[in-house]
Amino acid sequence: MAVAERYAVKESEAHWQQVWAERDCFRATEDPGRPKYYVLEMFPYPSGRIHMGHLRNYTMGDLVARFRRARGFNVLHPMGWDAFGLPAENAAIQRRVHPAKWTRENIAAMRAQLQPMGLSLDWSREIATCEPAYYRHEQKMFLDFLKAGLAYRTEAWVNWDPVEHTVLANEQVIDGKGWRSGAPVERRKLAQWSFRITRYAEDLLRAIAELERWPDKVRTMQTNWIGRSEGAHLRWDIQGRDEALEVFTTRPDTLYGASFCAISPNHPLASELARDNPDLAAFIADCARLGTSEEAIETAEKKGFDTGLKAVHPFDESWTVPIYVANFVLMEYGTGAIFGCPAHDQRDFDFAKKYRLPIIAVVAPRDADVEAFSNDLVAGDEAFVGDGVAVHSDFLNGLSVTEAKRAAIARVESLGKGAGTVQYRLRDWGVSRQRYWGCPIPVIHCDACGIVPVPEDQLPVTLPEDVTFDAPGNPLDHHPTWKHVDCPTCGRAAVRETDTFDTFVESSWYFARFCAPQSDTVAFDRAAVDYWLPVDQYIGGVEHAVLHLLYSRFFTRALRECGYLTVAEPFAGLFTQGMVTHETYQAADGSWLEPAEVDKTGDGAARRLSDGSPVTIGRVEKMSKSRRNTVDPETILETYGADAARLFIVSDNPPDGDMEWSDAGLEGAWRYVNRIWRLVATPPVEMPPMGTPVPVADLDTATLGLYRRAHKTIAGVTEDLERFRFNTAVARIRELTNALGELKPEAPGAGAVYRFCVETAVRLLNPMVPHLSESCWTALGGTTILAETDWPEADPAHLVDDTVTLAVQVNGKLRGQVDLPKDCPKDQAEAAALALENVRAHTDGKTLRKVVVVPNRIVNVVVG
RNA sequence: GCGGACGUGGCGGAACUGGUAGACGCAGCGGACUUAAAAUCCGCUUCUCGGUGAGAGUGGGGGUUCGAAUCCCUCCGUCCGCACCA
Repeated sequence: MAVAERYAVKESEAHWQQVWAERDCFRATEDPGRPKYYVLEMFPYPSGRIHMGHLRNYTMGDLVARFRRARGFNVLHPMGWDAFGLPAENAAIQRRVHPAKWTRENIAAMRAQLQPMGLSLDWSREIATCEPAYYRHEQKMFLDFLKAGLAYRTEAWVNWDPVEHTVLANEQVIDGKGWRSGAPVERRKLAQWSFRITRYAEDLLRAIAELERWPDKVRTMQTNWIGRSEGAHLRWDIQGRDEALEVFTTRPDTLYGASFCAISPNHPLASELARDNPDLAAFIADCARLGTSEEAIETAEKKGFDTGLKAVHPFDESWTVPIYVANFVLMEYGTGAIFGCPAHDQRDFDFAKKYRLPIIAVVAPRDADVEAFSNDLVAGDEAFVGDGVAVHSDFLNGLSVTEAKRAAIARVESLGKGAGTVQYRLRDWGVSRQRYWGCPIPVIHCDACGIVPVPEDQLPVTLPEDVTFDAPGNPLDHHPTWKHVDCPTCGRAAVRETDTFDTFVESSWYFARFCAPQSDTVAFDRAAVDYWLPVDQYIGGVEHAVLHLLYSRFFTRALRECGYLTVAEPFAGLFTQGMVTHETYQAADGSWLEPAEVDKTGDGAARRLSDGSPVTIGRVEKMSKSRRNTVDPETILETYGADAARLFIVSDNPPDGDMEWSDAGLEGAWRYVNRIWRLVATPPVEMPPMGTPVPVADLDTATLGLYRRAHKTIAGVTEDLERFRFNTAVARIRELTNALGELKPEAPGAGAVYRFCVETAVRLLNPMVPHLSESCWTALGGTTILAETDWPEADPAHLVDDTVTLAVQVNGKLRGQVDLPKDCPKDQAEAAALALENVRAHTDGKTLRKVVVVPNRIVNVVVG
């Protein structure tokens, strides 16, 4: 069969996609006899169109999946849709289309857009989280969490948008205002459903150490987010009252430096006192208005209000300090109350200066003269927060900070005034949202029975289809009938919970559902989840470093506690890919231009295509609608095909860094795709049939070198792909194909070596450019298809050369090189180096001090 | 402020446990082929210098070493995360 000289991309890509589909190459089945490998990319939100970030993410995942499959693993590589969320409701409001219809149409459109990428996905496992077949299981999980005490309802402070009548996530509050309504957000206390993630705080933290195949960056972020600190709860009696003030501190060693206590404006004691004290009430209202935005915190002055109450020091009943209400004390952390030690905490220091409170130094720097140490040392502008020795502290004197902490806690405990404790920054996960397009929370509120879980045989609680979005607030709340039900317990009229789950709940377990998505009756087939989990390689954006990735780790533990599965950690390996960026363009009037509107081909400055007016080329930034610097993947795929795009994506730069999308870079990949094809279609030397052994013994030095180079390439590329070094893997393959230009066609065995090199390149390129490599493989005479063919093996005998080139230095400067037999004796290398003319020129007339020989590497001649 | 990552040609980036800095690609320059263009192929491409060679060079300065992009100290800069967390 004649091989076309030009590579027909469209036909090739369509053909192979059809072949893979017909042969069902990528369907995964559990097979305990083979090592499994679960590759997963973070599933997309069905916004309607795929973007470059998707293209990059799925290209990497597909590369890994195809590579592992060829390496003999039983690979699971599924795809689905994170289908609940606010954009669907916005579309309903703006375009009067039902969220379900909008979402399902978007899924269909995006599935069609993904198809030309040639991804090796098992589509039989596709899931969409907005379907009752999916979320019914989530409702069952919630009921199990309720029973296990992992879900509960409580009053919580939330961001409330008074115009939209809904809770907003922190991310949706911009400059203290609702992102859509522009109305100032109120802090409100509302009854909210929460998941008890804090139950696992210690375990989530401890296990981070074992996530060896996670980026350090993400591990650090999760560690900080959980925010463990050791300290003590202390009880300060309040003079004239029965109750005590409970405070949390990490510095019990500084108790003898206490000069005040402070409570949060939201502290119950503050509220109580405010009832009879209009000034305090005004102060608290003032604090509430300040908000919690970054700038507000940055610029806010430390302010306090003296309640007039006195707290009694735990170690000394005759010692009292004033109790303030202070704007910098958070109700959400610790007990909402602190004791202030101004000498050793900067914030307390500033506060004490402002309100003229005593500043008592109780920790002396190690190099200070303890006897002479006085308040002078902290009388400047800064508190002393370093390590040191306790002073002016009675029984603690002379102890280090660590020892003093321990001793102070022991004393506090023996006095019954508190206890050592561990405090976390992590809070429980509030999952209630006052929205329609989410999973209904399956409980019923009954006046007589309280909160009644929906009986399991009545699941799923499905969303009503007939909803309207013309009134602000939650459509479920406005629905005429949906929420009105009889109480399952007493039978009297009751109402459904109208809150729905945060969409992060769905994404907290989808990876497990992929293991066995077929069942209606159970969430997971136990054997299937136990076989596939954990995910061996998870790939996605770093923006989920804390939220999704922490929620999923919690959820997996909770599911384990409820008997759903066996593992605790969902993702054994994590890779966070960088963003896709692009140059930005601005017209003379400052408006942003799309790349397609700009002509950069002419010499000199860029011009606008429409009228030739000058264009300013701006910074390279993340692709975004506001900068208009986006490139549509669909156009790219239509013009160049999937393989060129995939090749560009993996070869341009390391996958964890940001990549700059450029036409020139894509063109370069496109040229290489065609070049590979030409290597196959128009070889410069006649190739023997596939399978003909390479006559190694007959090869001359240069041809043997080329043959060995192919083996080295196999070894190098394999190693690179294992370690996510896609860019250097491609570079190695390019080096091999570049070296083919040096082949002498008349040399013995040239045809066989050429064939071997080309076959090797084609097989190694398969994970990156699957269609092209299949076409090449067939054209080369291959009768298998590469998607089902094993990865090439490097012959260890050909990975090392008989001779090596050593660099020769004189006093550390390169002066030449010598070719020597591998592992030759040091004196031979030394002699060869000293014999070099250029070495002589630099050593003549000087004293030879020594010669350093690093075998097979370098000879350094030291003269003086 | 706290925590983390990083700084290499015009650009993206290579460089194993310290051992020939700049692989591979993009852009650029020159040549071949062509009536011409595109495509392709070949060559050059860190800077400086009278150039078959030498000097400088991996953000700046210092140090360890026969030898440093790599290790140590210090300064500068960029990016990211958290941010009144007691």
